[in-house]
Amino acid sequence: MTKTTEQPIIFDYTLYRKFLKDLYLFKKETTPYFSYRYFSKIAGFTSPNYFKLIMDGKRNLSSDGINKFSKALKLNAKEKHFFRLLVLMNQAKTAEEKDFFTRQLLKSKVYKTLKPLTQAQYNYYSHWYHIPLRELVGRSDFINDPKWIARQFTPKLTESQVKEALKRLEKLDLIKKTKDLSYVQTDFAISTGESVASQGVINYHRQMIQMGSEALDRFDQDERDISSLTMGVSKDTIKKLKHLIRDFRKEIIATVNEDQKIEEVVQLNFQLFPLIKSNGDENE
DNA sequence: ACAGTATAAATAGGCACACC
DNA sequence: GGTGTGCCTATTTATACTGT
Repeated sequence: MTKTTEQPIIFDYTLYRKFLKDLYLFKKETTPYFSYRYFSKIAGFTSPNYFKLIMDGKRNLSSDGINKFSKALKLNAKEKHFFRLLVLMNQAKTAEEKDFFTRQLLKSKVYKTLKPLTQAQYNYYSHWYHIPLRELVGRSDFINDPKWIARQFTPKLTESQVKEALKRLEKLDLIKKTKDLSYVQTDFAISTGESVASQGVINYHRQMIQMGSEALDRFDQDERDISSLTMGVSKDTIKKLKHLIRDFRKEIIATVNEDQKIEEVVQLNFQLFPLIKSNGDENE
């Protein structure tokens, strides 16, 4: 019989609980005496199901817990360091914290050498101008001149930002060079499944919301359309609103796809968030 | 009897607040 | 300003239950 599962490698993961789950399945298959109880014993936990609690996300790993796990899983120094960052990143409470540890992870040699694409994806989303730049490339009057490109954006970009961004887009196969040394869009769609890259998505949204706020000053009323609603709603209605937004977004995309020529690149943000949460705890 | 799961109980740590 | 208290949450330990 050949083994159906391979030894999971920590560097392949962005979610440490997923890593533990796969590792458990692997151990279970290859090591007959391995069990939750056995693991707790060698790791120094007295609770027999501790591994599972962590694995299922019922508990978080403490700093001490990370050490115990590392030792019991026989991680080497590099793996241990990576594992620690992964745990801290996954368990981070605030967005800033999460972003901090994501950066730390991307700094590690593993990502520099083994996974340069993940880093490029993170950077792609982390700077707001990559996505509109790709749209600009699709415009009929696009000129491959960093100076010209930099001028098209509001706020203006620097030439070096443009050069960097073009390189990044090319690396990610989102645009490609043409014979006459210009660029065209590709059909390639970036996947945002990985949490390292999706941390970049959060950065992107934050920047775009920020840009929306700045647009109030930057553009005249006839160039923009900004409105907002404040409403009291039930949980059920929130679900309905989300559906409505999704349908609306689909309609927008369909309309835009019918467009024959691109003259401007604009941003449309959708935001729905609570102002006052339901009374789970009682405040006056 | 043992592995896995669920739950209760005990403990530790963090935070706001008041008091000195 | 510093310190102590109570409360809340998270972590850890202990125990009970289920199924093979």
